[in-house]
Amino acid sequence: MQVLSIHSWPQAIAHLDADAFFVSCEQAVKPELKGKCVAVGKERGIITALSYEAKAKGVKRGMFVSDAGKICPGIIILDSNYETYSLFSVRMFEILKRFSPIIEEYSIDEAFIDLTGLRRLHSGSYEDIALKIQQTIEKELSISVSVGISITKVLAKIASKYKKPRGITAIPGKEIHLYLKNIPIEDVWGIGPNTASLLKKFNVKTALDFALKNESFVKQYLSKPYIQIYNELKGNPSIDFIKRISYKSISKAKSFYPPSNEEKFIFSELLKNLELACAKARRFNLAAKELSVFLKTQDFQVSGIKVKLSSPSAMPLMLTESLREVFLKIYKPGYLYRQTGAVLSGLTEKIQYSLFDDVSKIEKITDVYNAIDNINRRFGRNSVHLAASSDSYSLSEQTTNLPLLDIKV
DNA sequence: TCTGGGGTCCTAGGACCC
DNA sequence: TCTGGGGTCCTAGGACCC
Repeated sequence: MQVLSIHSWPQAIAHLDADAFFVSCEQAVKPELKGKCVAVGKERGIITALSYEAKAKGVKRGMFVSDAGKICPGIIILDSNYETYSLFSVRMFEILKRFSPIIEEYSIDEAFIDLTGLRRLHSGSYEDIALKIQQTIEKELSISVSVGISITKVLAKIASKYKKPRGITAIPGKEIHLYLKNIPIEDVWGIGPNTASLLKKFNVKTALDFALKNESFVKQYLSKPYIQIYNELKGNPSIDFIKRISYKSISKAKSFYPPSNEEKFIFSELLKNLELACAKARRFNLAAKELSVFLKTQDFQVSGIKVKLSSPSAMPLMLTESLREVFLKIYKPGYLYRQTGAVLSGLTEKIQYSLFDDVSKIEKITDVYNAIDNINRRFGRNSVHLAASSDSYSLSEQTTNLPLLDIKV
């Protein structure tokens, strides 16, 4: 058998993947749900995530809630609660930071952790460290996770998926080939259906087949991301850790049913998306320099367009005119549309306005207040207070502390 | 995956310049 | 009508991920 790496641990990268994360969070909050068939996604009518018990009964992601009930009588289906999941996510990453300063928050429920050289600090093997991480999370958050450890990110991904839930799998350099031979090529992180079907034409069916190809073959047929994956499968680190500072874009899209060809309705859907995207941008104190818009027809054809904004903004009122213009460029009367979307990009940190600054800034503050009025008009008197968490909202107490606006007077 | 929503990165090719 | 090379910047669209 070919040995792909001559060292066992030239470096140690862990990949952590929470088990059925959304459902685990629900069960952590409501312990009486533990061990039961539970799913979330009720608000959409589609199963978004499900417990292992429900999986065992044949329920699948993407299934209609009604069908899930037939396959698995008694299944408990809850509304998704992203605020809660985000809180669990933040706390989980905080735990990881106790174990290594170098972590990559890959998604809400996944992270990479660089453990290289930390064995003595944690007085144990890399597997021992993984076990400690797993136990700490389980103890403090009451959710279970699986951890994979290997010498590259791609291999660590394979390792974390190898045994789930509550798994710990280590793939040392010398044993890579033993694991890769059972992994179908399309299951490798970063290899999608297009690349998989290309590779299969050259008899590459497993991750091992790919790792054993000549470099010249890979360079001839594939582009940079796949060359990186190839190298990582062979045990050579090629994908750096990414420090995600902030969003590069913020988008909101929503489908509607039945499809519509009414201009007024479609535009109002689009405007709604823009407002939601702006609200999110403001929450993260960001303003957009670019706005793009897309429409999806009934038969899934997408047309979109991007415009530069005269000044960075996250205020729907200031963007409505641009939105209208752009919309009219891509909207074709008579076509049936099923979805609209708005994307804010070219995001920059919003300036903190001060009343003692120059005139142009004061004008911007005026715009801010205009925007508030606009939102209130559209959604009702107190909509702008939605961002404030207190139930009994008192204007005098909160005026200086609107999270939505962050204006310090 | 008969198709939900929110993201990131890469590349080919056009525009423009010397 | 013929006819260079080379560089940079930008964009749309593809592919992939959770």
